[in-house]
Amino acid sequence: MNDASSRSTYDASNYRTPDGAPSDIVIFTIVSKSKEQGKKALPARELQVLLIQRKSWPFEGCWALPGGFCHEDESMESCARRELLEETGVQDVHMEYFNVYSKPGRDPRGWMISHAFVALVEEQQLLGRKAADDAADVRLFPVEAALSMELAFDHSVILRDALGKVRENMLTTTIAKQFLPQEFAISELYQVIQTVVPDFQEQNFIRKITSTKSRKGIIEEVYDERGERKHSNRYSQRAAQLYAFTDYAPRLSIYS
Amino acid sequence: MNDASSRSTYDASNYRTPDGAPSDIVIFTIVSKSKEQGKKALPARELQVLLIQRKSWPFEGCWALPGGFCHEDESMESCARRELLEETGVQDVHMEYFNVYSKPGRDPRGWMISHAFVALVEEQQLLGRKAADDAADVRLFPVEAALSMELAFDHSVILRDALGKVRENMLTTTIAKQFLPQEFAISELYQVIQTVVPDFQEQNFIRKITSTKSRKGIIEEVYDERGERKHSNRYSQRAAQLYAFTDYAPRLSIYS
DNA sequence: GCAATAGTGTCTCTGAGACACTATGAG
DNA sequence: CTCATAGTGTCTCAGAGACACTATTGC
Repeated sequence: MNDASSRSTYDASNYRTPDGAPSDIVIFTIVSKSKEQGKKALPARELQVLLIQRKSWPFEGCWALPGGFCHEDESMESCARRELLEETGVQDVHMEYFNVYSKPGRDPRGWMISHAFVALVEEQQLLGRKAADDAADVRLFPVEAALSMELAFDHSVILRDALGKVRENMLTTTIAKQFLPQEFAISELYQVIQTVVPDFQEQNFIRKITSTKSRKGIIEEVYDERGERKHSNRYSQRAAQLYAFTDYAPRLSIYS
Repeated sequence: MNDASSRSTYDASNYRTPDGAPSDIVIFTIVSKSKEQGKKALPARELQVLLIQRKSWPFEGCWALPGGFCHEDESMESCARRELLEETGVQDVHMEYFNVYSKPGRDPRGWMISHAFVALVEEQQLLGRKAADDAADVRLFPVEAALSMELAFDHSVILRDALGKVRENMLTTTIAKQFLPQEFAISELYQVIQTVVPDFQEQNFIRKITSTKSRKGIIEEVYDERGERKHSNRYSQRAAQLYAFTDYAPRLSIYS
């Protein structure tokens, strides 16, 4: 039966339909692990992912990605945002759709076609929620740990794909801003990139990102009310110039 | 109701489920429009998209993207490949998933969550099929023309998104190879890129892509059996060096 | 002064960009 | 010879990469 004939005789009741269209959300955050309070130093940072522990069949007791079923009156994106809000209390965050997971048999409950999103959330936003909700079944895990766990459904695969996507986007887009305050020091930016993409290394990072003509425009120096360049010594003795992302998004090309 | 409680009481029959999970496939091809047969010149090329004309409700008579409903025993990707084969006779082509379309009301038949793929097909592969199938309801349209048509459902949006995706990928990945023979001249590659991304312009294209160290490895010269560099004068008086894509895929970064 | 991070000087080599030039070969 | 396309010479300037050096400031 080809498409034309199937459509010409279309009647929904003729067909087996999916049993649900869930969204699964991979929520990444970067947590700062400041070693000693007295010391003024860049805190060590770690990429973590939020997982929930399932309370019921299937995969009872297993850790899984948060998510939930799409309603008839919402789009997948709305669904994901709703679930994100319900499960973490977080809204207005960077979220993007990245893949569909539809392998037959991936969900014992039936024919479920799952839609995976990546959300990038500041640590702060999650901490508030986690304090309020003392259920032990939602927790942040270091990504490496989560990757080696056996998650429910095909969530290990989804997590791996999501991590790949975020690593790619970290280098090709300006999503680093999702993990940074509005105004930040170059060293913070560098550290965020390295936290997500461990093998990222640029020896002359400052120069490239500031004094380069081609790159110029991704970030810009921040000035205070008096027109002076704004500095901060949050993380260092010598105060560092603060920068902010601009709206400029360079267009990359392998053909340059 | 939050996710945990909904799962703890899970029963498929409690929920309204989607009425279908179709795939829609945006099939791009580049057609060569050789002006005069006598002349040895690069043929003009044009990016075209394959559309079908619907025979039945809804959107009867409207042009639409090919596609069809997913079966319970296949993944979305399999579904798209099956539909592509059924509707165009084409298989083993480059195809990638790029987005989900789930806005409520997008399909008058019900709650349909559609999954959009882009396929890149060589002109040849489509021509054979189109000759065999003389139904007047499948045709190639120049992209610009298709963009200004009123397509069925939200297919105009899908087409626009697909074009954006292909343009991005044309510059950031080596998908150009999907439109080229195994061995090709630099001018062909350049022309393919320009066909898909009209404002792409590199004055010293040859040098950049060949003699550059950083770029070195995307393509390589082709040698014949005797170890001589292979040339072709298909498109020019002076024979041009032939190249082939390698497996190398450079990693792009805005932080370089 | 020391420690710790911010930021610069300087040198070399490669590549981008521009543009004129030479090379090849069919008609 | 002419023409169209392939490909090179050459010059300038910007940027990468490396590494040592100076700057700032809390303690």
